[in-house]
Amino acid sequence: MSISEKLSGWYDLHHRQLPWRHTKEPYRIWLSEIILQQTRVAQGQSYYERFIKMHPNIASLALASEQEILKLWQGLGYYSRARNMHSTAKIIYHTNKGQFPDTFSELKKLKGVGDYTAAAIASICFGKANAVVDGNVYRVLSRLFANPLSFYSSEGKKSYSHLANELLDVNDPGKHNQAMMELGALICLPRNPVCTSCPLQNDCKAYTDGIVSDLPVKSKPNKTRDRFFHYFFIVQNGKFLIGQRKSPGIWKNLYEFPVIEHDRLISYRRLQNHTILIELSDGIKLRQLSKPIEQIHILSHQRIHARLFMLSVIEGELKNRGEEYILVGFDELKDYPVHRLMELFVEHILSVSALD
DNA sequence: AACCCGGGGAC
DNA sequence: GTCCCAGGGTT
Repeated sequence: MSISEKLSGWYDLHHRQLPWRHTKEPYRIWLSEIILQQTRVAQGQSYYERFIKMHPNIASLALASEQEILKLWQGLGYYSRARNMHSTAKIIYHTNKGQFPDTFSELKKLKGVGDYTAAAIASICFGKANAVVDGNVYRVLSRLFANPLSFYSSEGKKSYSHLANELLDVNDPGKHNQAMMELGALICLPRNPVCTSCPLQNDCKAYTDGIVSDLPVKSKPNKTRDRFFHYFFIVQNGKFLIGQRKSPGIWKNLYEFPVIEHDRLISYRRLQNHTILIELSDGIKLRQLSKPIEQIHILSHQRIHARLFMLSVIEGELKNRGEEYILVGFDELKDYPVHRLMELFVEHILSVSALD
């Protein structure tokens, strides 16, 4: 029996039942692939189901606002996925009559669709012979062939793509691709792989050589950067200001309290001269309600030291500030996409005010 | 080639 | 704390 045949037999017996496994609709497969980029199935599944319920087809997605899509994405991270997907949906809907392209090279032209996702859609939806290489497949191939190359080099990418396509079952590439990934997700685990249950144990060079735990070679850990965000909860009669984060970078297009970034954490008094705070207090007088809320927010590439100042308006009236900031209450916040740190802030504020 | 982009769960 | 997840875009 060939490796591909063993894999297929194992997949038939052991694969998980997942919502996107009951369809070959390009829209649904595309959505699932975008959600699952750098995201575990356990984390993404409920998002997928909610998304499909809200937008069952590409027309529905194309006609929605970006704000609504970001709200659906809230908490998943890597928000450019949602922005790119929405942009792509509009293009497909308006210029291609809602029809997905059906080849790898045409799929790759779509925003947010790279080598992996293009191969996944082409093979699963259209039966095209394009092998996928994701983190799972990389790990399986690296061990199966005792390949020491890192996927994070151009040579490595070529090597693993070549190996994956050599192994591909061209009669059912969609199933083969999913079986490779499933093997990586259930058996060929990063740590403590379950080699005794592996259908490819006898074919695995790393297993034979006793070097399974040495492969695949790890990528260099990325340096984390410390950042210092000073937020302002400026409240009057239950309403407060939020603004959309426009700058490229983290949390683009999500909403948050007015913020000043500095190279270190500083006090409210030291922020008085800052342009943003001068503008915010134009025509009104502010006073600190209580001690600021401190929160360290850990991301994979940044450590954000956040300080939330609690400010009440003691003179004048709090109003919208042009396009920059809008005045909302907690009940209206459900319409605005916010990042996890904002959610934590809001939880904290509500828990404190509930004590009053 | 190197860096940027989130959040969470397993260990 | 470290690792890594059905990766892609930008520089």
